[in-house]
Amino acid sequence: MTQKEHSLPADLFMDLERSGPMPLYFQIAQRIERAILGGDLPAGSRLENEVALGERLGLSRPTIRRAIQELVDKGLLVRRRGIGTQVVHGQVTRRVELTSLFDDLVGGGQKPSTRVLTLDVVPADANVAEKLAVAEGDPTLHVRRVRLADDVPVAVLENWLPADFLDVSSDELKDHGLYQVLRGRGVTIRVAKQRIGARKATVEEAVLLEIDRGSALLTMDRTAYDNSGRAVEFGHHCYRPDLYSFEVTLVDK
Amino acid sequence: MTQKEHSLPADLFMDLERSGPMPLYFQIAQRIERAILGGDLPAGSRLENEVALGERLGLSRPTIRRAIQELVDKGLLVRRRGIGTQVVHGQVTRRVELTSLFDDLVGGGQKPSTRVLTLDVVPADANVAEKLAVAEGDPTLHVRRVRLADDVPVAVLENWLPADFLDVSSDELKDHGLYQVLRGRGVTIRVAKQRIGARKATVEEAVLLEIDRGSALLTMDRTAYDNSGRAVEFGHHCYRPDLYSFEVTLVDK
DNA sequence: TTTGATAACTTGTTATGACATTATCAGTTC
DNA sequence: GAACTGATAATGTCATAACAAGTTATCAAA
Repeated sequence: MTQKEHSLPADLFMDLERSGPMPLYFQIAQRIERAILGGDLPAGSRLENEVALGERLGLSRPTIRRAIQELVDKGLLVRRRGIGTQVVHGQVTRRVELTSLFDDLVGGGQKPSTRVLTLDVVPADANVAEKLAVAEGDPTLHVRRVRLADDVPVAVLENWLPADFLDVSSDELKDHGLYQVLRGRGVTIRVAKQRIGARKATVEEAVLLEIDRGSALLTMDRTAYDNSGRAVEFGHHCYRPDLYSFEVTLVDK
Repeated sequence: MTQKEHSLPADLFMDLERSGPMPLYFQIAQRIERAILGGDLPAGSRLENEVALGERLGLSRPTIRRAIQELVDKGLLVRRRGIGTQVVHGQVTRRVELTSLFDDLVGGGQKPSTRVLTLDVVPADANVAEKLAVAEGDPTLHVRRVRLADDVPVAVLENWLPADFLDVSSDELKDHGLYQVLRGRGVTIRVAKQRIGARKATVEEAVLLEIDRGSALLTMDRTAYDNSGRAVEFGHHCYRPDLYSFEVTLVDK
């Protein structure tokens, strides 16, 4: 069986902004993604080859390749040398972007809110010091919150921030996610390393999350780094597993 | 404060195989990664700029860029336009490759083994049919296993395979991981979509994993696709959270 | 009929060149 | 002294070109 080659509708690539700020490869990737999601490119179908696609759009091959690579990284396309590029089967799950829980909830159409439990300046213990790459005993901002979605508690969030952010206030955190606050201070999160696990809820956590004592919790430890590679946040989070889970798309390279 | 620029030792880039099968950009990436892990490139230090690096090594800029990009994707480096490329702080966690639990254990120096509980051909129910992109009622191979590491039970694995693999035998799965078996049949896994959650163990699972009844379990649902985009496996796995957790590195693009 | 070589096709790798965009910093001007 | 200006340096984007390597289909020969 030969896979049918689907040539993309020509009008899909009209109106490319060659002078705008949005890179060409990104515009191409967006349009192909739209074609996949919209069903114009059915699962398993073969994409037009890179060279032909480039000629048809008046673009160079590296630009086309870059666009396709974006979608390969997202898990939407698969490439094979000598064969071509095909659309991956299966319903598309959006890639886990580097977003906070707060942004996740907003994106999911829910109304997030926050209850700040404690907010103190504390000296870094050995673990926090190692994670934030500061000296043991250095002051850090320790904050403990409950995150609610549509007024239902979803997670208990415990975070430590390095000395630059000791002045973050409870008021700021009440109405915004932590990452929003950091962005407002010019911090751009670029890399985050997470460890996802599970354990039983403590009595206090069960009360806070309004679940039975001894229920299973989904946990995540995360260290986030800004665009200069400096650690700007370490957190230990506990989620209600019936209300939250993690999606990950892995691509073999 | 100006970040000190660390020029990589010249001998680090000796012996590049220009004719071997390993791409140049990959060799460069490997060597830079080794320099970071070995401490020759301390956290926060700035990397030599792309153009200079290319000239010094007698390589073109795209090759250098590709090498650096590999490490950016791994979360080891951070690039900023106008600034340069810096080493990310924090101990390096290896990226979650697209590996099976079996391979994970081997890589961690443990001795994995498998106990096959059941192995049957069953018609696909609605959920499995959707995940594997086959028709409801189509025959699938359903296998249920316990995975042990150094003879300690780590996880209960339940998987469904499409019709091409109905002849996979219990013997094969006894001594090899599922992905090993698939590889032996010429299947290359390229994309996997996972959802990670948590729940309480059932009585049966508690017995199989030798844990207390009602303990918390780490769960993962996964659909894996081969290099033509076809779904080749759907699985529901339960892990003992005291013995296993997931590491994920996210990079903002 | 089967096997082997060959051609056509497709992605993978690398080189060279140019210009755009952004951040830093020193100098200048008000 | 503060604010603006320009030079400088770095990564980001895009084009053109060539060759390598893997896959498939075709066709001829055994």
